[in-house]
Amino acid sequence: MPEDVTKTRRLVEDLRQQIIDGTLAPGVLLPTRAELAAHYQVSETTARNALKQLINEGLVVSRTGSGHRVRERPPMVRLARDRYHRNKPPFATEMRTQGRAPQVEWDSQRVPAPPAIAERLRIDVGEQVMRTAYVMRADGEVEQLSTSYEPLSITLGKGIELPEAGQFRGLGVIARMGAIGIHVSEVVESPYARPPLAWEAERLGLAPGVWVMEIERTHWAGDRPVETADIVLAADRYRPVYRIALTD
Amino acid sequence: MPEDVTKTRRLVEDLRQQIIDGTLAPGVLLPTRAELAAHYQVSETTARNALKQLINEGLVVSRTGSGHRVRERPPMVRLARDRYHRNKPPFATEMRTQGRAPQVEWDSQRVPAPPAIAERLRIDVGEQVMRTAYVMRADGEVEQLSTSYEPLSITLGKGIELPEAGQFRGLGVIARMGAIGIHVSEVVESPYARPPLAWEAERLGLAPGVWVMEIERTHWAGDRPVETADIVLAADRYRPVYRIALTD
DNA sequence: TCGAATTTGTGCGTATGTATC
DNA sequence: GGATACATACGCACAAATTCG
Repeated sequence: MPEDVTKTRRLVEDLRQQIIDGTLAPGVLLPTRAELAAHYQVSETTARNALKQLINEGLVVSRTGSGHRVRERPPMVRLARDRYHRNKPPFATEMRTQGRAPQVEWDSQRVPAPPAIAERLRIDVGEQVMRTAYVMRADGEVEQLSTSYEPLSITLGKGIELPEAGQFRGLGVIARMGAIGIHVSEVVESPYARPPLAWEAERLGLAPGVWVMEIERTHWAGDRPVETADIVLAADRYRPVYRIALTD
Repeated sequence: MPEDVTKTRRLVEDLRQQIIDGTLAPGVLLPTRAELAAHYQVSETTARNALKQLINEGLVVSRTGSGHRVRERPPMVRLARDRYHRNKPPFATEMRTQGRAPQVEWDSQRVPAPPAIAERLRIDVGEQVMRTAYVMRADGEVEQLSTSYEPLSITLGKGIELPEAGQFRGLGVIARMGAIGIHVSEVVESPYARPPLAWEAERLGLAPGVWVMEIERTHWAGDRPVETADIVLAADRYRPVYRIALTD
């Protein structure tokens, strides 16, 4: 299977190249479907399909009646994920260092642990956990979605069952666990990328074609996981940064 | 802008749901365009567009004459990126722990530093660097692509200009730099996801709709960057894992 | 083994609705 | 309000690969 240069591919690659190398700058209006069809000697249908593909790749946005434009990408923000402190939750700290006002909504529910979560927390499927769904905003815009799980076998009756209520609210997992004598020794994070679910795209205000990065995070106390969370953010706005110390 | 339930969306979401919840298991043949069109009371064109979208999401693969199947995903491999050792390069070490035979091809060139690389290495644009492109295989299959950059102002005349030649070949950046008295103190990694370039998709054997994860990595000696690299891998096969020690 | 039926890939044309300018 | 431009949907034609009797 060699080249396989279809008309659509040629058009897509030509436009993509111009977008990537800056010939077509962000915000610039692309030729209309009719114009593309004429210039490239293809049908309007083919021009439409090519533009659709560029939209799917997140390179182009379209507005009915207006036209297709090269998508203006927000500047990529580097999210330092390498400094977990004993008394500062990462999101608010990060946003304040960027000079933005953090705001967090949350909703906690007692639920039986689903299989994937049970495995991450090393508990039995169906064991009771506290699930807390967060919507994190900065300057009013939704920036992160997060769902956290804590085994109730750890927190129940200690007065800290609800992560965001009581004396230790807003201080993060490490401080809360510390308050009941559990010493968090390590945080493990694993990021990966996937297409957004419909409700995630809506909440995060994602342009079509933009993926999300999901960071699977687990707090460990020795060899015992005490909390795990899925953090979801726009893959085109944020990239995590990890600093790794050397071992000899 | 409320629901906006188009026929195509309904079809896509219906099939996607069945794929995600396992009703349509990996490898299973989907209904043909004609069958979907009949069942959902839509045109064949609409059925085709819906299937195309699922392909773009990496959920479905198609073969001319054969049909559409739910894509069989390779098991996700967790890539431990938190243990840099002074005398072991990460890729070969990782693959051997998985019981796979690593093989590395490389090609080194002296080139002027492009702007993005110059900024990462804190040198002037156009300053000479050694660029080494790697193709990393495990059991014969291409698993990672990587491009590394080192300032020649650091390595020139010390006998280690070529990363993969001479006495210290195959030992990694840290050992080589150590040999000329440069003590690498820290490695910084920042992963993000993007659609693959055409040649990357071909080399990595990516199914349509699969993205790549690119890890930007920099070796630091104190506050001086001594090497930087872009590591590219299939986002559906690999996810990096970072262990983060706590600071008080 | 071969050929017909099936199924997808690509490309074209058209119609209707809606938003923009 | 009219022209323009995109969004959705439908139907059709032919090529290429596969499947199956």
